[in-house]
Amino acid sequence: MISKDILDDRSKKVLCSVIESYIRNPEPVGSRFVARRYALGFSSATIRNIMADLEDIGFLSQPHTSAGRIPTDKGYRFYVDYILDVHETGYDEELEQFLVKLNNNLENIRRDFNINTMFSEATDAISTLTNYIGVITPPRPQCTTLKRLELIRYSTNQVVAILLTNEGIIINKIIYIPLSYVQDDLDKITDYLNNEYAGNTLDKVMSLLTDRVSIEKDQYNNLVNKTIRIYEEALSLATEDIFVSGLYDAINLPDYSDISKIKELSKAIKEKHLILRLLNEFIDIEGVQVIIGNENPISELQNLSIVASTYKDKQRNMGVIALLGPRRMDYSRAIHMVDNVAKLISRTFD
Amino acid sequence: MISKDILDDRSKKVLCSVIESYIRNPEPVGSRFVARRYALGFSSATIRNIMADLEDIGFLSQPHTSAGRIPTDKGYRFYVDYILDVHETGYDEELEQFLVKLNNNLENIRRDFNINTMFSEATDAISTLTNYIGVITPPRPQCTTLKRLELIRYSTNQVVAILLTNEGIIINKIIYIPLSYVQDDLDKITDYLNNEYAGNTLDKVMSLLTDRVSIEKDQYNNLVNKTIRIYEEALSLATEDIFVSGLYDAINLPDYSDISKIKELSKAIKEKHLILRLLNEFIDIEGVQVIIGNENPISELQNLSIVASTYKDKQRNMGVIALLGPRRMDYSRAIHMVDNVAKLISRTFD
DNA sequence: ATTAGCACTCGACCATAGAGAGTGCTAAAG
DNA sequence: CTTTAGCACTCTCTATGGTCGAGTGCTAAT
Repeated sequence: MISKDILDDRSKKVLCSVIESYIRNPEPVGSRFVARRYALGFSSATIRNIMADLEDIGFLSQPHTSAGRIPTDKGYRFYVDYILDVHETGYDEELEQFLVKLNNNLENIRRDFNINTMFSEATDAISTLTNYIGVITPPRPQCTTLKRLELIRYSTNQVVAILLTNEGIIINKIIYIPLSYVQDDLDKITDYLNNEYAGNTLDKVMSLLTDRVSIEKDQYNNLVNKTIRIYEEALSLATEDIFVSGLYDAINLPDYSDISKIKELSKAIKEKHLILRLLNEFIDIEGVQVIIGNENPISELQNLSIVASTYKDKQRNMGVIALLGPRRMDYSRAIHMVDNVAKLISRTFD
Repeated sequence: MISKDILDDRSKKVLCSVIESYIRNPEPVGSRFVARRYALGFSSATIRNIMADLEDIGFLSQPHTSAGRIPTDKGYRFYVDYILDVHETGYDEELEQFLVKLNNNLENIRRDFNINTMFSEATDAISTLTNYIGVITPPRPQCTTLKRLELIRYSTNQVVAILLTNEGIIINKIIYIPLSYVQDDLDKITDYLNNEYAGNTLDKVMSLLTDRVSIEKDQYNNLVNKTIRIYEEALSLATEDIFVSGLYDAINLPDYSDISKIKELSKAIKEKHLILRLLNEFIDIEGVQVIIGNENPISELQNLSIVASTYKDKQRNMGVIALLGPRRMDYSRAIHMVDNVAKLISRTFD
């Protein structure tokens, strides 16, 4: 966090002007342009001096001697801290309309209780509107409660496991069982396990099951043990996918007008585990978080900026929603977007 | 189909040389280059004359006066018919290795009987290797037999429907029921319906159900009718998704070195229903089919060439597997690939 | 402290020239 | 009659150089 007093008022204004101009239009910004366009009340020469100072302390840089200035990561950082601080809340007509529409949409989907569809709908929507990459992580196992697990016989050695949670997660998987069995036995065991564990978080169920297996080893027959293993296998599936969308939209940004940039971006977002790891760091932090370019601890993602927030049910933070974009991101807009969509999603969990 | 006798032997050789050179390297091909590189036994002047003839009958074209020639769609068509005819079977080490690997892979997946994973694995594999877009259509309802449909109570007004087919399709969906019910009733009805219909094709079940509803209208209670509706809803889901992958890979091709081309491509393959409609035309045709650029009846896809074949179980053609790429496609390689992968997939259905 | 003025720098743009690749045509050779 | 060597011609591509304009830093005046 850069102290906000490092700059006097004039410098702040100039810095913000440069950044906002550059965000609108990715061209180096000159002193003359700032003086005219933003009418700050000083001449271009004065602004020139201020800009030279801003370059000295590392907030701006020059692509070449006779070009204007562009923001550095440090400059963006100051700007973001500043707008997060003053809660700059410019009313955005388009954003409001979008939120109303998205809200209706999510509620309809929620009626059918399909959480996956809801998440992919939400990432699609935010990435279409912003041209940035939308990401949502699924509710973590601590926040997901078991409703029921059904096992349906598929063949002599195969069973279909279907996991239902109270949050609307439904997962199915065919699992191989190396012993033959009849459906009635399965039913008895699952009934028992369901009665025992329903209502607990997946996390809890998982640890209860491992305890049980280690204590009661060999006490039950093979099928029981195997069923518990199936339970565990199904539970572990519940929170593994991450919803990412918007690569197609990103090519609309001038920042990605070049094929090599697209390749880099597509490579970065293919690494879903990296993104998941990063976003999980945010899960216990309140409010919107911003990471700018090189601030990112994960080097593969250092050409991206990330704006993230959490969604929650009544008690606790469940998962993370984020926008990934170029450093030259419209942070103000992205922050509003993420903040509001996180709230919409949270609402569906009440 | 262009008569293969329209060209004398020399012309064929020249045409094939030009096309193969252009496929390898997307630069207009000159007469001198053909004479040297392909050592056909005539001088560049002779080849120049032949190429002029080939241009006259529309097999080659010139980007501008002093450039070499590039193939037209008609030229590609002749070439493709030619290699399909002579069964040009150049042994391709890389392809063979790939097929062995893919085969093991698919068999492992098949052990878990997860047909969706198998299809997406297969499209991923072929698009990674070729840099073209891999597509597979799911087995059509005429070729898919009902194993079982389970209905699990989710809440007072919601039920989770799980459809299993003998081919390994598993589909789940939450469905809203506008009346309250108890699980026991559901179980009775589904048991009855499953006994009645299991083993029939989805197609057949669908029509039996509609007959039944229209004949016995009002004869049963509300829940039965509603259950039948749920059955129908679940059945209709079984064959709607199409597996497409490889947009990421396509940007490695020089044909898509330009952003606008990428946009066009990604727009084209977003229209999955168009692709599905097109591929469904192939389903009753034996052998590998090729469509080149403007031959495509669907105008949105006229910048693509398509190589397609069918996969089948013992009795009949089930679905289609295809590669979509630029007109400048390596047809020989694509044909081998599609042909062989279709056979691999067919094998998993025996 | 601010600003007007000015010399300077550097990329963007444009026109021009020359090299190179490839053609079509003609005339000679087989 | 077919093939080929030779040649003039066409067109793209690249390099070059010159101009323009935007923007800077510095200095001197306000």
